Amino acid sequence: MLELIQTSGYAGTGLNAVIEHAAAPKGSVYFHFPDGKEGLGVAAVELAEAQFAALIAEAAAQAGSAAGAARAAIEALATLVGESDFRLGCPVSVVTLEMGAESERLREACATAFESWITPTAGLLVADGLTETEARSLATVIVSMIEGAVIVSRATRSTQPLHAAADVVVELIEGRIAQAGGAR
Amino acid sequence: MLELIQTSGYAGTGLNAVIEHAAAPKGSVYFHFPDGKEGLGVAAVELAEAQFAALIAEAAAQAGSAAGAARAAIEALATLVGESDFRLGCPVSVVTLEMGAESERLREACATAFESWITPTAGLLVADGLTETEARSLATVIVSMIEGAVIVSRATRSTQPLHAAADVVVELIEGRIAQAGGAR
DNA sequence: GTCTATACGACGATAGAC
DNA sequence: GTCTATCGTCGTATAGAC
Repeated sequence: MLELIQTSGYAGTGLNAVIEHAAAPKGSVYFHFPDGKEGLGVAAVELAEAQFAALIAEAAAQAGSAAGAARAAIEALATLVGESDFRLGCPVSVVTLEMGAESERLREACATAFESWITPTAGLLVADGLTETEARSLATVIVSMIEGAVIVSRATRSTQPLHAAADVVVELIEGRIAQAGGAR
Repeated sequence: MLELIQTSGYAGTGLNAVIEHAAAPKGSVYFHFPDGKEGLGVAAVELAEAQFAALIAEAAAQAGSAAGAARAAIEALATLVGESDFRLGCPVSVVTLEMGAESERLREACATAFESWITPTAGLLVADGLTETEARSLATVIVSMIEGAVIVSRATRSTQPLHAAADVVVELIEGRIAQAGGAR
């Protein structure tokens, strides 16, 4: 379902299409997800949350610095979006926009997903010398920027917005770290 | 339709609901929009494009500087999102995510909308001393950031992401202008 | 131009056999 | 646990009266 949400949205993805795409047992959906589509949607959001959190953790482990990790993660995302011919994006954004006003459960799942990307990002920034509040605010902005850049990239069918975002994120992080260092 | 898209998404908004919400003549939809829902969707995106372009122009006229205009526009957006109890957002984002991979017409309409927000923003930045390419890239990032911040704000039910974005946008603009001035 | 009525399909969800 | 069959609802779109 995670894959279909990215191309067709939540409302536009029928359970029918999901079971076909997954080549899954048809009748078992309501056994594993007694709440039906909403439960499945929550699970999809949680899966996306875990996948992107893993990408962040991987980038952080390889890069060392927060700026390097951010660039690596965004470039990986740009490759993903471009190689899918701009058909893939962030499923959490879609669900937030479509269902945030209608299903409290789905909205909460999306909020949790964003938090679970913001928190480790802020952690990297703290490790590089920023205060907790500075780091959290900047991490929120970074996640917002990435989400927005994915959307604009998909609309314009160009990875330029994502690359521009990567540059700005690196610049922002390094600028803040320099400030924090200078104030020591 | 513009209003319903923001709360229920494109696929989740039935033509039935549209005509009821608009208290419009039921049978006349297919007279004014022979292409049906897709044509109506394009019109809705174009309306959103014009509305937000007007908000940018208004902020630019009142503020004078690019940084001031950006802050004013983002704060206005934050008020809008908050006062709607986080039910309203950017309809262009939703349509991009839901239909970008399925309808070329709608995707193009969304791309045009983003362009028509990026271009005047870049114009303000050029007026403040940036080069065309610098300005265009930064304007793209600013629009991306705003789109993303709206989404994260809605998910977390807090205007903090939007306010943080406003701060960073102002900082970015002023930093770039200082650089451009210093290089003179 | 605008209305009512309706065709036709897809949707989410359930029942009951196995 | 998984399958098939099916219910009721709502979706988009059209036809034809006025």
